[in-house]
Amino acid sequence: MKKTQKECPDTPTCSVDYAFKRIGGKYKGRILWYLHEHMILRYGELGRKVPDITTKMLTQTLRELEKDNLVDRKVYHEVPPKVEYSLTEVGKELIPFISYLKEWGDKQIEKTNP
Amino acid sequence: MKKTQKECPDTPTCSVDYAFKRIGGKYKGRILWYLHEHMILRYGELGRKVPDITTKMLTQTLRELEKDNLVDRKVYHEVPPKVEYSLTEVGKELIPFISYLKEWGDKQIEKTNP
DNA sequence: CTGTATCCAGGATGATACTG
DNA sequence: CAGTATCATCCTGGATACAG
Repeated sequence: MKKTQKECPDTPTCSVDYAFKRIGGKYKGRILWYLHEHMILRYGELGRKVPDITTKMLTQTLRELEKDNLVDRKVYHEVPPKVEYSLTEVGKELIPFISYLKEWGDKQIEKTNP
Repeated sequence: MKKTQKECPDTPTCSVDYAFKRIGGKYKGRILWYLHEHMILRYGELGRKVPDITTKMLTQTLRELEKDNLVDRKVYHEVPPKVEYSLTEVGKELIPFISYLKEWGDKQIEKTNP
């Protein structure tokens, strides 16, 4: 049942894996959701919205989302610097699904804490 | 920007986090999808469907899904033993979203490998 | 303000052996 | 067949300091 690790085996569920990797991780879901709610957020604003995230993880997560073409990064070359983040078109395609997931989560939480 | 870790801060996105934790992890997405495709699968069948998973991770993942009430476990007390896994009603509610995610993944993969 | 760079701890996962 | 147990390893994410 075991050989070596593969990045993405050619099974029918490969795309499930692919997608999960792109939105998995500790903060990606929330960041995408906040960007959906606010359209545009600056680096510091995002940091304040995600409780207790470190600058390291905030930057790292944003870089990954950017690399996967889910988030746009717009730099204003001013002093002090200003950077705005927003969803790309591809990123926006994920919103219906995150929305669905959020509703499901709400329902489950409600069931658990009556 | 940092105090201490909380399990689930009372923010509007709490439920996004909640949901992601329940379907995150390396194998949960695929296992839920396979159970959706086949309705009922035995332990060994699942193991064969998920490439390279170890018995440890298969058992552990199934136990978590069971605990979160996403998967049903039916034991037949025979020799040799037989255990069947299937989606619960709550688990089935996640299928539309995994389905959406899968289609999105397929599209992205297609774009990347033309 | 918007990050980078290190170093490190802890959790998640892997390898392997064994059992009812 | 369907697991459990143990030990090893990897890798995510946390703490902290510093920079343009």
